[in-house]
Amino acid sequence: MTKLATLSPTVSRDVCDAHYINEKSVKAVQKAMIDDAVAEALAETFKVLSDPTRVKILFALSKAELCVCDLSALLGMNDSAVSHHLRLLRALKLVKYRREGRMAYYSLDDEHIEKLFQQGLEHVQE
Amino acid sequence: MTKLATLSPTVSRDVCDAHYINEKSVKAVQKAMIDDAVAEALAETFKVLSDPTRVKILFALSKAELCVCDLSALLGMNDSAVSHHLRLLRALKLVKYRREGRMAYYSLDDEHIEKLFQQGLEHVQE
DNA sequence: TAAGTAATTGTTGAATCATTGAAATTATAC
DNA sequence: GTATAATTTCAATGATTCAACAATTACTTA
Repeated sequence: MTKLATLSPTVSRDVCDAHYINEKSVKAVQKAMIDDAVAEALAETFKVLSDPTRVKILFALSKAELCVCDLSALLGMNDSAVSHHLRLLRALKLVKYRREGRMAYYSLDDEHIEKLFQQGLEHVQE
Repeated sequence: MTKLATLSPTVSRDVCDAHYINEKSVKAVQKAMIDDAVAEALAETFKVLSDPTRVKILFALSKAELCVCDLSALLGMNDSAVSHHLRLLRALKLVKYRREGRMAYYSLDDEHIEKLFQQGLEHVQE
């Protein structure tokens, strides 16, 4: 396959010299292509979902609102570990929490997340 | 938080000694909890989705059926690299392909995948 | 059958990272 | 003030990951 330049704008023409076959489709997709920032953000989100412990946390929260110590008991890990995972999930807006006294009650951020999760679950289970 | 045993069934009682608060919810969730194999499979699937290049590949394939060299041109990488990514996507049944002569035309495995991907995209863009 | 092209695969190396637990810290309740 | 829930800092460990190069397969056509 032809080498493709990625270094400078002055050689970007090389990209067009590439041996691609379906010129029309490629051009069309190229025009619609998501930008790097979005691709990275999406990848980040999926990365947070790519750990079995966090998967279980999300599953649990899809069933009930739970506090950190509930999750600790459920998963058989200490609070610290669970809290670390929750921080990641929070950062990507996959879960939200509400404080009640010294307890933090976690739940899925919205039904959007629930759907995303459910969609993935259906995929692996079919 | 109380230490939770994970080693042997004979000490599994410790789990029940844990300081969890919402006994009913925890018990209910525990009963419905997905098994480790499913959690791991789901995590695996999300892991494959957690790379910007593969995100772009999926986006491209959601717009058009493309062969490897099309994708190479589109992404500015060589065939080998693209093929490696496609292998992962194939392994998790996220994409499928059809051979035509020496070319391999790739597309999303089903609309299921499209939805999953779209769902994620909406999440990061909102 | 030989040459050329599309695609896949094996391997490697460097870099990065990710999960976890212990201990320290914050914040709340009593 | 003390105990508890949760978070954070820090460290260690081990594992992973991506891209690049080379070799190979499979198909087409000259």
